[in-house]
Amino acid sequence: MSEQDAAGRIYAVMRRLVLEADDRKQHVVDALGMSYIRSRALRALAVEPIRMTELATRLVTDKPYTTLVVDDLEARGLVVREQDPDDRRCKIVKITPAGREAADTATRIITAPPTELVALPPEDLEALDRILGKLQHP
Amino acid sequence: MSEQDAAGRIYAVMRRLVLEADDRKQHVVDALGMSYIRSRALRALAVEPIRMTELATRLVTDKPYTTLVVDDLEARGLVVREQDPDDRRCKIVKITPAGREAADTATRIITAPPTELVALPPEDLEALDRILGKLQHP
DNA sequence: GGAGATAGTTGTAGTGCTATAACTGTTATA
DNA sequence: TATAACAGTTATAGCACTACAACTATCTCC
Repeated sequence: MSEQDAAGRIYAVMRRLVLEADDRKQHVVDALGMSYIRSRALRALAVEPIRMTELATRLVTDKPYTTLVVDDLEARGLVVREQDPDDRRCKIVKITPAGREAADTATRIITAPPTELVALPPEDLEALDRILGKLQHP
Repeated sequence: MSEQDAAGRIYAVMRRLVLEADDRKQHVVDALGMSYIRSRALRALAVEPIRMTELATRLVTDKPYTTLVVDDLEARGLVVREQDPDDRRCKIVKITPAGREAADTATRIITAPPTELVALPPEDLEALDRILGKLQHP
């Protein structure tokens, strides 16, 4: 029984558990009534206010499209743009209370562990937690 | 230390390991020189020949778009359409040897466990294999 | 001070995919 | 037999997002 085989099986289970998350994406889209990248923008901004260029980087998209996304979120009252006092070229995008609420909803949907995982016995969960906790953070 | 917390942490690690798979999608797209759904179609057909309608169902897309995808794959010599002998309305789509090769490439890319997982000690891998093997297949 | 780089906006074009309609040929069922 | 349903194709429109160009205002650095 090779470790490569075991790792392959382990990874297959993980992929199943997470990729059923595809309908979590759709769930987020439905719950928030916006495209998924907009929810990702909200979640990024819920962490801290950032510049437009930094937001584009975090969303792995380009500046013009980021402008479009933020325009829409601002129109929905979920974010505000403010002038950066340190550099007059720059805008800081901040999340509003309503935006934070939406971001929290999205986060809850995305991060909820599958019921079959939660249903594992405590000693199994403890072992998984311990082992997976060893993995490197890249 | 609640089980819900442990499950949340466990799931977060899984999500990280799998969602870095987003660049696996891109890797597949680059390696095969086609859109991702085309690679998914090839992988479905590599299992067994199926009807167009069944293929659309498996791809979770609609019949007109499935026609477009299969048209392209057929033009590339990766699949062939044949008349279903049991029902003259139906076509069976079969993969060609070249298509099978492309599907195998995609599968290899997608299913390869992350190196940090493979690098875990054997007893940890065995434990993960055993525990995750208990999860229900939905 | 001036040249070059950067921030964010405005604009255009294209791709992948969803959604829908309509059609011809075929099958199933009342 | 007639009607309804189904298979697959052709066609159209729209959305989300990528990619790129160009612009004005501002900043950095030689």
